[in-house]
Amino acid sequence: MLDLRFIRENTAAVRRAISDKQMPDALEKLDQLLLVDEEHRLLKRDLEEKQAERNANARLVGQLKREGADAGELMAAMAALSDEVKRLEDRERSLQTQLDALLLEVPNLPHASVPYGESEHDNVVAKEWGAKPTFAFEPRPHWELMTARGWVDFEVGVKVTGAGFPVFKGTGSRLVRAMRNYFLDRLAAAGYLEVVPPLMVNAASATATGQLPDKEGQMYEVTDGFFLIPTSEVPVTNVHRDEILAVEELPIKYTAFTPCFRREAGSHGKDVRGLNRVHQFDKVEMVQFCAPERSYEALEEMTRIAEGFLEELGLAYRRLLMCTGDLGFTQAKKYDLEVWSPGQARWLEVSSVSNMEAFQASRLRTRARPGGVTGKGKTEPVHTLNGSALAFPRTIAALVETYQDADGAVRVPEALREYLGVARLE
RNA sequence: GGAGAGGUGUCCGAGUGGUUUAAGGAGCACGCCUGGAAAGCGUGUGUGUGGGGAUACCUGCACCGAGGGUUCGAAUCCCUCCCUCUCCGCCA
Repeated sequence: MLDLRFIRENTAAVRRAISDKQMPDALEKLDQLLLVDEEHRLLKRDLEEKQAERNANARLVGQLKREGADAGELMAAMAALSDEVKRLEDRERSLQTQLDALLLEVPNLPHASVPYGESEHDNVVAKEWGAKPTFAFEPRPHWELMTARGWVDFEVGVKVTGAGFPVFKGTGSRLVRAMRNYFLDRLAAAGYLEVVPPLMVNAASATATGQLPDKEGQMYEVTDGFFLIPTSEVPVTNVHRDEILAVEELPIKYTAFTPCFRREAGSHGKDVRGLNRVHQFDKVEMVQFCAPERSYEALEEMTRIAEGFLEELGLAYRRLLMCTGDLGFTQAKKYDLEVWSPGQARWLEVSSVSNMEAFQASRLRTRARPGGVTGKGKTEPVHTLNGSALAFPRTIAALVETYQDADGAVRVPEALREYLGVARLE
């Protein structure tokens, strides 16, 4: 979240950012926040004054009693003050609760380099790589290719769970496993520490990374107050919640392979055909905690890593710089990578790399200082970033469509051969 | 799931209603000492938020797992929840 004092002192900039992000509801929250903040600050001064008086007198009572003197009169006089303190404390608590809730509703500011735009149509194509493949035959979409060979079974997924839960089988399943090892090996070599996080998180974690409040509808909520993770960003970023990191250890880089669960309510049509949009999918994620002055360097680095995978796999892609209107609530800057799907003649988003700056770190109460928790000096903010490298189903879709032969077999790009052990998926 | 014990600062650890502004120790930092170091001695050492002087200064308030309550006053008493440990049960 944004720092309350920052909001107070830069209200115009915050207002502007909210409207650039096309989040009108947040404007109302901001106005409420400023009102509550004003009342809260006034009340708190009054309260603290009375608390100080109460504390002093309570101490005096103790002293009188120790000396054997009669404290009855003072204690009686204290009752009224004490009631007043209690009343003010109740009010203060209520205002603090409101403040906390409202603060969670104010979105992050876009970075200065983010272009203005009202919607996804205004995103900027920052680069394109690779030639879209051409075919001597009509390329088929992945759902035809993969179901024909039994690599994925949508119908059995419907039976077992419901729509959007495809079942990978045989060669399809091995492809998933190969990609998992391929991505993780490369990321480990790039200095990312591999972790296997929980697939369910509590509300505190979901709040810290920004899924709550308001976006609970996008997650599956299970019993005991847990949520299935929509991305491993949530559990992995929360690893350092409530911690003071050592500046010397930054940047801290993690990678994780996990399934991701998304309700995707309201999606329909060609968007959800085949593997385009499913409720459960695998993804390898990168997460980074770094010094503020390095975070935009890190954003480029992480984006390059994700692009490197697509280049190694020989898949045509483009990088989009997201405009203000398509930035998420927590994000200051974001790149999306879209891979070309020849069988569908459209772009598919396979990666999203974002810099949250200090926004998540503030919700996480993660900060840094030389020497870490036992170190000296003031704590400093850290920046958090995350990015997919890559989302599996769409990458698989683009891969089989790109490398399909007329007979429906699929050539295996060089990078994956050592992991699959074959040059062609028959 | 049942029974019991327990959660105190970076760590260990005292503390069952009032000189605790959280004892003491360890660690860490700085200083003294030393040829240099160790030992020794001294000083300092949390987070958050507000006020004042506004670099390293002073000061209010809150925080002893979390949240409520009792009281003039709560780490200490009561309630709810979370977590850890031991034993039992169940179990991949």
